[in-house]
Amino acid sequence: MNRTASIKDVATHASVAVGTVSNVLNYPDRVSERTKERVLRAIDELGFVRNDAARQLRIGHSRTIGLIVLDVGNPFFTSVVRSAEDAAALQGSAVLLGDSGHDAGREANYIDLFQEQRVQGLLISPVGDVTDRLDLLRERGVPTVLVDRLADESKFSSVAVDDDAGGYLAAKHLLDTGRRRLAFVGGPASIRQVADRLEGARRAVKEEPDATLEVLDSDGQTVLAGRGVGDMLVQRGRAELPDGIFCANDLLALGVMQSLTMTHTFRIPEDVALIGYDDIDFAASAVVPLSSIRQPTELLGRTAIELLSEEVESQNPVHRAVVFTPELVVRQSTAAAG
Amino acid sequence: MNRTASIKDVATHASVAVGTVSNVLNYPDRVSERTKERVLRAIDELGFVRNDAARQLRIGHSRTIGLIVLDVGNPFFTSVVRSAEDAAALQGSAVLLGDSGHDAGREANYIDLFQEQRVQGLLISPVGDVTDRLDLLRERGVPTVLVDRLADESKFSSVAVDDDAGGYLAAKHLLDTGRRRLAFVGGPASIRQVADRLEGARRAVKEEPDATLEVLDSDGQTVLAGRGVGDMLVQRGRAELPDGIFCANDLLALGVMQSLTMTHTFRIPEDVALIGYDDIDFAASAVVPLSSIRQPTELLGRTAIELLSEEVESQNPVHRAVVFTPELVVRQSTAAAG
DNA sequence: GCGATTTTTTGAATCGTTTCATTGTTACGA
DNA sequence: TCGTAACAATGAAACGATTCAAAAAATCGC
Repeated sequence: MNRTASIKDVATHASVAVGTVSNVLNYPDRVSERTKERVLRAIDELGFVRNDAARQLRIGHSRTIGLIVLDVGNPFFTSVVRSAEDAAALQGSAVLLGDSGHDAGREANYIDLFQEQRVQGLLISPVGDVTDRLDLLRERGVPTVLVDRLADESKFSSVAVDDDAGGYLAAKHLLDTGRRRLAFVGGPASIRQVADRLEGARRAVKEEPDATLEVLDSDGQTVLAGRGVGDMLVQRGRAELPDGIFCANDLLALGVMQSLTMTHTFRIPEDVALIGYDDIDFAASAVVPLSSIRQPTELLGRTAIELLSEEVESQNPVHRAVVFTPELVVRQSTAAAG
Repeated sequence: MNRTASIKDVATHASVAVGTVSNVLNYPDRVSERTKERVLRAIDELGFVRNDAARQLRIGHSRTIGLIVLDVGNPFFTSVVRSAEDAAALQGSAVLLGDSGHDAGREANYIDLFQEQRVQGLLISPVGDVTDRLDLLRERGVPTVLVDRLADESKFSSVAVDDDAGGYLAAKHLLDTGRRRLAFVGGPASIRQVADRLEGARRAVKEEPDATLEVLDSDGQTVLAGRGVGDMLVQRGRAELPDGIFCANDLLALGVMQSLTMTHTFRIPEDVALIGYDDIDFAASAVVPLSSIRQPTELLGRTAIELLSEEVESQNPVHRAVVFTPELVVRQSTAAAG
């Protein structure tokens, strides 16, 4: 009975042709003031809302961009998502968000869905090796930008953060404040991010002849894993203790901090300096505010959208791999030793 | 040049009629094994992907559900979103996610967008008073379910968690473990959630003649605000100190915990018990694992989708307001006093 | 007031599906 | 072999927007 009004209904109601209504919607200055007013009133009276499916069908493509992330709960991605949405909104597109949860199956589902929706393009932080799948997409005319993952530059554009540089930054900061016996705490070395951060730290330590770097393997990347490492350190004699600890992420660092401060055997930063990675909200409000490495997540999201737009617009696009440099955030946990 | 293949192309390539291809896609057993095979091969060879816009146009509605939350970064909503997505996927729908960020303008934009997309229905955690706006939607045939907000049951279905019950649960637990001088720490009383939790706590305290409840106003709901309250408490003499503290959320509680444990003047739970609300990930891995009240977020998301489906399916639906009861999670921070 | 020019308006064609009445085919019992 | 029922395949119409060539109306200069 109360089917939603179509453009035709509006046309009838305003005694005008359908083309005119369409013009009012899309090229307002092609139509005279008088009729525009009449049409707008009709739209209002009928509560007309444009049917995007019909528009899409005619236009040939949608005004949406697909975005698939590994975990929306992860603050890193949450921030990327938000900035991507904002950047997309600015250029009149909307973002369809998919959370793969590190699951290749869900990822594939979203890719299918987005393809059926004829998204303008795809932003993806892939689970595993999906280059084959993405190659297909590319051939079918769906441009894709990889997020937080480097890509074959002859095929895709990508945005990422330089983890090696971040690792260097963290270790260098510890060295600059006078620490010499450093330790790196990090989860399985198989994770690229972890490996790169360690590599960067190694590079910084090599620059100081008298500095050493010890690697402490953690069982995962959680607060609990950090506490495990911390407890182990507390067992050691004071002489054996590193005087600067760099953790592969903030959760680990917070765990280490808990262990060290709880027992009150060691003080941060006097006895040992501590720095994390990611600069999550909790870092600033830790018992001892935690120094950290901040990744430019807003920039990541925005740039990803921009790269995608480039690809959408040009016929044979030049792919670009944009790598951002993270930023050092100094707080109390690495204040100068005295 | 390499426009994506349409159903017509597939039909030609497989030497069948377009209707047959459609049948293969939608009613596979209406078509013989032989032709089905031919059509499927053609689909594969041409890399055909169904155009959802055209399908939608014909069908009259989409297979998507709009979901607008106040803040995707908030673990509460993150969890609701995820479970809603899962529940929707199970019934063959996809979720379009919008983050209003507590901004009425962005909220309105998303409502417009979703309406143009002809979503099957809308799940929304509204910013302010949008009942007028939602009324309009309802009249236009877009069923809506309110999330985390009670609604006029004659108009909308809704899912929410009983904050009063949660407050009662927390206070009762403190009382049950022998505490008598309770304190409630909470942000502006204008926030309904905060007010309700306090009300519930009051109810529990009234049941114990010799118990008292002090209300400590916090400046917001952050770790820092909690630390402010904690510092203030530390200043007091031991006799003046409450022996059980209930914080309106976990962040506040963690802040309070930092203050109390850092100075080492008071011990948790021996001198004072502490309980939070929300059971965020950090609660379990705090210095002293934090007792908390867990909200059944997965259930919320799932139920919201179910209520929406009911409305979509029936012509003149009965609206239901589903209220869930939160759950007590006991950890070390409220262990019996001794 | 007239022709030329510019501005507005018109409406049929189109996009790619699904639907469904119709036609074509096959199988089977008599 | 024929009639009938069951099953398969067909293809035109419809969904609601945009486009664009063509028609209509308004404006202008003289």
